Amino acid sequence: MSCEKTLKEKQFRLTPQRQMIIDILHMNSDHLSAEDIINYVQGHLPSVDKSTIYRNLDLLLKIGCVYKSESPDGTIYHHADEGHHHHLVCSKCNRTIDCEEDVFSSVRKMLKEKYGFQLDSKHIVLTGRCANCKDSR
Amino acid sequence: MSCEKTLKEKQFRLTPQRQMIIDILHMNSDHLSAEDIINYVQGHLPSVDKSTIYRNLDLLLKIGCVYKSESPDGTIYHHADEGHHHHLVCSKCNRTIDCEEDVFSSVRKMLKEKYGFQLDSKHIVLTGRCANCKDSR
DNA sequence: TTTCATGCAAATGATTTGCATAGTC
DNA sequence: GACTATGCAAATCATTTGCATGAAA
Repeated sequence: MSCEKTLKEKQFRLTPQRQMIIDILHMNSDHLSAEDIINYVQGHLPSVDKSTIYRNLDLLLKIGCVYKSESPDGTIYHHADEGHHHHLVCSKCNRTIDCEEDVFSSVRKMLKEKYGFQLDSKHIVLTGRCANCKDSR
Repeated sequence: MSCEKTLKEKQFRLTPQRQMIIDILHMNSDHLSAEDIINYVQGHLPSVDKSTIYRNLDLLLKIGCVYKSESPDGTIYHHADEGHHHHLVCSKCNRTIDCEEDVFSSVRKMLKEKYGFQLDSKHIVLTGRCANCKDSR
């Protein structure tokens, strides 16, 4: 369901600032830092304050339109409606590799059976060493 | 290899503050926040400053004695010599569940084959919904 | 003795909050 | 018109840095 609809349903107003935030989250399928979002929104509506953006990201998070996660480079946000964004982050060079869903099917099943834990369907981040950094200290 | 030995080898001094940090990292197999470590160290050596602890955690990180990772509650540290500390974090209630290594064997293999990516052996954090929160929004 | 490590205080950077005003429904 | 959302400025929180002093090797 669209963010716009969800906002209305929950009695929140669809302001231009909110629209702008939703737009960039939609446009950019990759991860966005708060700073990225601030830059984009201020590029279109220069007078928008950071605090408004943080407040709205929190709101969108609360109503489930947005996901947020921690990467080695800080907090990142992405739209909840999009497909999966699984990532492999290299702890040496910080490179981020996109990763397909299929590798997770067995963990998914085992986690559910063993711990009753339902693994995130949209966004998994794993750390380790990429092919280039495999052997270096 | 022990942290103490590694420090000496790399020409760093083994100060009481460093010893204290190493001690608590050893004692506590679970994850520790910077704050936890500060509290412990200051409980024994009250005059130790936060900055000293941050500086030393960075040092121990650099020489590979300590691992650091991001959880929804902030940055956490743990000793590098200990066994694995895999965790399942519930994105609803923030509960953390310890998780065994065995569930990862197939992802580990597939990530290596498909992406040349070597998954962390000691510390994996996955997010999702715990059994209690499974169905709630 | 020489150099590294520490404590202190101040700086930083990201995020949060209080409050009066402006904008949406 | 009522009530929410915003901009602004100041507060907060964790972490970092500069610098003079103190303590390991």
